[in-house]
Amino acid sequence: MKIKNTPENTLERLIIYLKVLEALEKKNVNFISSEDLAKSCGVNSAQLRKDLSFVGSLGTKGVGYSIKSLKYSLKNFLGRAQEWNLILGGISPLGIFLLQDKTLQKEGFYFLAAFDTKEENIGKIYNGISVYSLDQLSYVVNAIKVDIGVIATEEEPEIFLNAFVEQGVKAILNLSKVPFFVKNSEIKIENFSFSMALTKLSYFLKE
Amino acid sequence: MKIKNTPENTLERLIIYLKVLEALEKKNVNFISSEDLAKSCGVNSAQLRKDLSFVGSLGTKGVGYSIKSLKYSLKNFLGRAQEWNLILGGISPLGIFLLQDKTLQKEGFYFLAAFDTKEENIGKIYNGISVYSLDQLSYVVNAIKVDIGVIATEEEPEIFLNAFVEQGVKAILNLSKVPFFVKNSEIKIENFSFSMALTKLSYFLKE
DNA sequence: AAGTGTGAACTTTTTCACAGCT
DNA sequence: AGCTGTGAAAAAGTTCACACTT
Repeated sequence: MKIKNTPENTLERLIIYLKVLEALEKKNVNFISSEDLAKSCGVNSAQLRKDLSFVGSLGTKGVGYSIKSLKYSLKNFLGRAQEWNLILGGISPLGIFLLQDKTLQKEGFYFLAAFDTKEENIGKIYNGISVYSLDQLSYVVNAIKVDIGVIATEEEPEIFLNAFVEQGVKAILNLSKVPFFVKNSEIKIENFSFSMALTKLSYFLKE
Repeated sequence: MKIKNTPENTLERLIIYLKVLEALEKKNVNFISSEDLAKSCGVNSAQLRKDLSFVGSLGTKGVGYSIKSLKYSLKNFLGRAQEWNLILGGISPLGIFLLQDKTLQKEGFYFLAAFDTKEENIGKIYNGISVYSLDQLSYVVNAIKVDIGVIATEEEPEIFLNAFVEQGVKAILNLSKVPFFVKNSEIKIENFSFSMALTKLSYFLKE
């Protein structure tokens, strides 16, 4: 199986399943049926089983799923069995928050360097992570394997986008207000802002 | 027209269109074709026109769209022509960041109160916003119109979820690691975490 | 008996293509 | 001539329902 590649919606749900499984594991649940897990994930059981079929044959007929092993398979499938190196673009309050956040490290996402365009920020250190001038990006990218670039500034975010893309960063989390898109399918951009998330809610409330 | 209600994917794209229009407006662009706007939004022009048709007939045949008036229509449709009152659950670094963020206010999202369960945080004030004990939630909800509850704590986020739902908060932005779902279709929950966003990228990179 | 995995049926979403307005 | 708005066609995603395994 696994001929077709995973649709975006399925991918998003797989991530939800993983998160919910991690929470269940902490409550010492060992086995679960697609019916019960689906309920906790806001989907129906057929959807959940179909989604999981993109990952493999992970359950036991008549029994259900081992939480430990399903979690393991999902982490593997989602690229979360390994660690990833991140760089930050933009010393904003949000950027500083991310550098100091320990929970991302626990999940295998490590900020190794930060970049800014403002002279006064260069050389600062947050949680052991140094802030470099954007000019120094190419040196850093050559010295360490950079997997993901996180853009956390409202002022000229496209400067960081362009620099990251130019230096071969393949995955970008854009947290600025304005979403970006590139034609190059070698590059993946995730756009998120609190404003966009809240707008989904304001639409719902307006009804 | 406007018989069917807007699909989730369309809604998400409409929000993107709005954000991109706001950026274009700043660059003093006045008119744009569906082709050009679509390009900036990472979709094709048929998709864009179909999406906009859920909002209304907003363009001029042979000409394109007025950015000012399209933006106006979208803001209206998305519930962003009005202001919304927010409360925060959880005095975490992320929570404090949100209370202090001025850009949300500029977009019409106002935090009016924050709640925490830890004694030492009660009574603190961030950016003019007071932190109350969660016990006081019902008083606050009775005194002011609360539109959106934002949960920003990793420790027992469900305590805030339950309290918010019980007090009739209809829209919730859950920023904790574990996504929540409720059966009640009167209530809308948006789940977001940096970990989930980064996992989408790790999946892409793993390929 | 219970619950997975999956083709087939159904539903929704996307893309095409063009009539119709400016 | 140019570009929107939209039915109709095509594609994709979801749900059903049941054969099959434990």
